[in-house]
Amino acid sequence: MEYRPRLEQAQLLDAAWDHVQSVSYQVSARWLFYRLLQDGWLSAKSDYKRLISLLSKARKSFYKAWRPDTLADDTRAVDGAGQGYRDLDEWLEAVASGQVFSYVDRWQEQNYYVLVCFEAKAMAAQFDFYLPSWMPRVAFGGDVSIPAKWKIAKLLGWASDRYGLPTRLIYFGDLDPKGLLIPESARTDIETWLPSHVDFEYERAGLNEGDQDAYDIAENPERPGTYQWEALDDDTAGRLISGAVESYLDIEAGERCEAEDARRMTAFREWWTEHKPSAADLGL
DNA sequence: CATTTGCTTTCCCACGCATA
DNA sequence: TATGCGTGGGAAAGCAAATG
Repeated sequence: MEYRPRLEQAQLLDAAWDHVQSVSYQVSARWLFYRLLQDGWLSAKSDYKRLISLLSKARKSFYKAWRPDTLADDTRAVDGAGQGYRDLDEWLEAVASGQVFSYVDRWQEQNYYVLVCFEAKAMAAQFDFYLPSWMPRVAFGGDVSIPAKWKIAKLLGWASDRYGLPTRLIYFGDLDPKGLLIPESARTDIETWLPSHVDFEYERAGLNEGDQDAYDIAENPERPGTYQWEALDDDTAGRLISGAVESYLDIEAGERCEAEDARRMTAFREWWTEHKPSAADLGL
């Protein structure tokens, strides 16, 4: 099932690759389009969609040196939350490289590593409110980009190795054909790119068939028979989010970690104040 | 001046046609 | 004939132009 483009597409991809290599930062598909337009590889406006499909194909099939993270996606953030340090040594190493944000690793007392994903960016504030701050989350923004899916697979693989925990992806989105399709296509790629030893399961926590009656959700007037996540009242949304998350996470353990983190940081600060070396001690 | 509408970007899938 | 290619349709979001 190896991707073998025909001559013309292969040449186009090679030309695109040269442009990718020509700069020392990650470029977007759009940028590539204009470069190739300039070169005369493309002309019509409809060529844009053609190029996008081709670039998707190349990145997802690992054609030559193309990889899912070859092109940039600056609009979606994928990063771990709740990460900390195993011990003072590891922490001091991070201090040295200027990446410290906390000390105690929130995941050390959990039974699962959980990532929450949701369909629309418009939902972000609500999830920020109902999820513990130490939980990683990704707003898909419709169909999620290839680089974002790649980062998610990397994050889950990394977490699985570091914590030795089974990983779970909990998804929330609209109850309509597209809302069902978005996470399924994302899940397929993420599962494909996950190392085989990673214990991974996906759960769609809402909106699911039947929720519209269970929670008395108003129909989307623009498309009968479909239901928007935003139509949920705040209380119900909060219960759905918290309920799904609490079936995997020990929230109190997470809170204990947060408290412990604060305690250790305070203790360290006190110690540091007392033992702080002078600039002369450090030979500065 | 605020809201609505339209356009653009990026992704996916389905389908029919072309080709090595 | 299996695989590659191109098109059309659809969703979310951000921005700009049009509208009330």
